[in-house]
Amino acid sequence: MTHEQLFAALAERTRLRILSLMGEKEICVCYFVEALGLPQPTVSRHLGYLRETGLVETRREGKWMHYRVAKLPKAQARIVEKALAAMEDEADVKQDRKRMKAACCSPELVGIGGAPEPRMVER
Amino acid sequence: MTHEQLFAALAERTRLRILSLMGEKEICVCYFVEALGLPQPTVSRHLGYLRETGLVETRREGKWMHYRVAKLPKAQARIVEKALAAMEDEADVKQDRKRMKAACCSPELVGIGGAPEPRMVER
DNA sequence: CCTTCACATTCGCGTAAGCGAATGTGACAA
DNA sequence: TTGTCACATTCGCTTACGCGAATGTGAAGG
Repeated sequence: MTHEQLFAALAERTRLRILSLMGEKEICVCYFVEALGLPQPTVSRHLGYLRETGLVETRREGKWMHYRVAKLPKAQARIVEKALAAMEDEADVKQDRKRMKAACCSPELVGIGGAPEPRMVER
Repeated sequence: MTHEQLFAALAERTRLRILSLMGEKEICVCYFVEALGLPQPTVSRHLGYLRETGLVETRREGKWMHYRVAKLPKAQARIVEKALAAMEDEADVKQDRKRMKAACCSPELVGIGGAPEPRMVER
C-alpha cells in the first residue's frame, strides 16, 4: 500500500467514520450499518474498499463478517493513529459511538439479531 | 479544511513530492518544475490545488511566486508531519531533493535564471 | 433441497480529478 | 507599448469514485 493509496482511503467521510468506530475492536458489519445509519450496500462497499487497500482485515464467523484495522508498517500506523485521534471530537463520530453503544447494549441484551458483539482484538 | 479534504490533498504522488520538497522552506515554482521534472502547468495545477485546500500559502515577489506549507491546526499539522516523515526514505523523493540541490547550487551560482533561492520560513 | 439471513457485488449514472496542449495574465524591461 | 518571463488557467478527454437500486453468494436452519 503506497502512501497515496492510504490517504485516498482516508479521504472519504464514511470510511473515516468506519475506522473511527473500529479503533482497537473487531466489529461485524451489522453494527456499522446500525451506527452509521447508512444503507448496507454503501457500508459494505466502503468496507470492501478498505479491505482491498489493506487497511482492514476480516474474519468470518458463521454468517457474520468481522472487521478490524490491519497491522500496518510503523510509518503508516502512525498516520492512521493521528488521523483517528484528530477525529475524536467531531460531532458525527461521537454520535456514531452513541448509536454503536445503543446497538450493543440494547434492551434485548443480545445486540442486533444475535450478532456477536464488538470485542477487543488480541495482537 | 476537513480531514477528508486534507487526505484528498495528500492522496496524489506529485503533491506529496511537492510537500516533501517544501518542508520548512519557501520555494518558488521554477524550482519545483526543475526538481520534479514535470511540465510547468502540471506543477502549477497541483500547487493550485494545495493552495485552494489551504495546505500551502503563497507570497509574490516580482515575477516569482513562493510557496510554503501553511500554518495548520495542531491535529492536521501532526498528520502532515507524519506524512512527510513517512516519505523521507522513498526513492523519488530523494531524487527530487538531489535535483533541487542541483538547481539551487548550479555552476552559474544563481539558481534558475536568477530566481530567488529557497529559504527557511520565519514563523 | 429450499429459505432465510448477513453480507457482497454489479449496473447505470452523475461528479470529480488528472493530464497534455493551448491560451491567459500580471510584472518587469526596453 | 510592446515584448518577455514566470505562472496560472482553460479545454477536451479519460479514468476513478460514490450512490441508489437491484441482484448475487455463502452459511445455517428446517
